[in-house]
Parts: sequence; structure tokens; C-alpha cells
Amino acid sequence: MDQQPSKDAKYVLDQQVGFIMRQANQRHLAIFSRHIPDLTPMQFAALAQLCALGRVSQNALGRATAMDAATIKGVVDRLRRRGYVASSPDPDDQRRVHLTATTEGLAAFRALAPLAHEITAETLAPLGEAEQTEFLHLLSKLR
Amino acid sequence: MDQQPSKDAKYVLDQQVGFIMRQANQRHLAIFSRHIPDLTPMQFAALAQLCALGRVSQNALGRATAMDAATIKGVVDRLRRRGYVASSPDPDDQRRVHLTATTEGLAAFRALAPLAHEITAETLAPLGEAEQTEFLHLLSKLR
DNA sequence: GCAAAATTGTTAGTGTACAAATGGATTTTG
DNA sequence: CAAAATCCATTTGTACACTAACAATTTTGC
Repeated sequence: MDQQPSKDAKYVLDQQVGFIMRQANQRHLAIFSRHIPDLTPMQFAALAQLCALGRVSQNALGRATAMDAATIKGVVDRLRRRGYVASSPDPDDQRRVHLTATTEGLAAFRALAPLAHEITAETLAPLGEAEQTEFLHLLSKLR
Repeated sequence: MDQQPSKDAKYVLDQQVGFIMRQANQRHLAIFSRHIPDLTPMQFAALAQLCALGRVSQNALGRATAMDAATIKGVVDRLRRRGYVASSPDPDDQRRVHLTATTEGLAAFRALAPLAHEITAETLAPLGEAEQTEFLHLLSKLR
């Protein structure tokens, strides 16, 4: 009796925002890694903010990119291993470690930044121009 | 000279869909785990589809929930450990493992399903009613 | 001026995600 | 009917993401 599907259940899932949002995000991640295969979205975001902010502590960079302290650590570690980020101890506060983008990191960001627009454009391509604006507007309200 | 922030760089990031979408998703995940602390969204999705589809192979369940074969394995393992899912070998095709929701799993899903609507409602709460419909419509086109 | 509170970075543990490689089973095709 | 292609499930490796707990170090509040 429980052998056959209860049609109402499948219904439920396809109506949930989270489920649809996850799939939209999956599609976006695929587009991203096709354009920028060598850097993950998180690594790019961290590098971008570091270039923008100039000189920050690790936790501050995490806050600027909406990442957990534990998460930003891993991201920064990988960026440092790649030579894009350098760290030096803060003389005033011995808990802190100052982060800066290396010349190489800055160059990489400048080369990659234009691609970011392409990625956004391709992600939003299924929508018309007016729809894109509307979507971004609504999405922003949900964060 | 590179000490001070270059204002145009920070701009870029906050405009990218992926960055905003990730934050919207983070907020949604937080809402989800407040309402359903014992199951992750992925586990709930897999359980829901299993209840809906009745009896499927592991990979088929993965496809139904937009999960990788490697990913669905872990999710199913955890659901099985929790006693919500049972597996048995397929007599016709020896590659396959049939999955079914246990009585306990079915009961859990039925108890949790109403909460899914609350989660969606809370996630979309910052939007008006017409905006919610519009948002879901646009989001669906992006998956 | 000193104990309590807050912050910084780290580690450990759990749970997605995907790519790539493996091995076994089944289906297709030549 | 055998070879090739496909499919299923698993394993390995890398990368988020969050919780919780921790030590070291400021900062604060009385």
C-alpha cells in the first residue's frame, strides 16, 4: 500500500524556495568554474575584498565576505598557499594577523574581475533585462 | 600606493548574483535548522522524494533531488543510520540497491512536511505577497 | 588596577558538493 | 555471441560552511 508514490509529497519539495535556490546556485557554480577554473567563488570573493580593503585582519575579511571565522581561515590558507595573499603580525594587537594581497594576487584579481561580469550575465541569461533587475532587487531583500 | 582601498573593486563583488545568492541561501539554511534541527535540508529533500517515489535506486533518488552520486550516498548513509531509510538488493539488477522509507521515516516526513511551508514562508517574509510569487517565478527560470 | 567580558585566531567534528578513478553489472552493437 | 558502451555504486581528494570549544590577548567596568 505504501508501494506506490503519494503524489502530494513530491509536490511539497518542488515548492520550497530552498530546494529551487539550491539548484539555481548549483547552476551558477558550474558557470563560475567554467569561466574561472582556478579559483573558487569564495576565494575570488575574499581576494576581491582584500584588494578593495587594502589591509585587514583575517576575521575582518571574513565579515566583509560573509564568512565564518573558521571558514575564512581555510580560504585564506589556500590563497596564501597560492601566493595571492601575504600575512604579517600586527604590532599593536598581538592577536591579529594583517593580511594583504600580493602583487601577484592583485594582478590575478584585475585579470579576473571582468570575467565576474560575464559570469553574472550568463547566470541571469534566462531572464529578460527587466526581469534581471527585478530579480536582483528581490534577491537582495532576502539576504 | 596600494595601501589604500581602490573603491571600484569592492563594488564589483556586491553586484554579483552569486555573492548575493549565497547570502540569501545562508539565511535560509539558518531558518531551516531553527525549524528542523535534526535533519539537514538535503536529508529532508531525500526523505521527501523517497516518500513520494516509493521505491527507487540510490542514484535515481540522487537525480530526483539534484544530488551527485557521491553526495546522495552520504545523505542516504546518514538517513539509514537514523533508521529513516532501509535498503535491499534489487533481484533483477544486481548493481542496484532499492531504497525505501521506513515506517519511522514516513512518520517523520509527515510530521515535518507542514514545517516546510513555514520555513518557506519565513524565508520569503521580507517580500510582499506579489513579490513572493514573482521571485519564485524568476528563480525557477534560473535552475 | 584588576577581575570579568569580549575578540582573535585555531582546531575538531559533521555535513554538503563535485571531480575523477575504480570495479562490477548490464545493455547495445557489430 | 563477443566487444564496446553505459550504468550503478563506491572511494578518494579538495573545498566550503557552521558549531563548539579553546588559548592568548585586549578591552571594559567597577
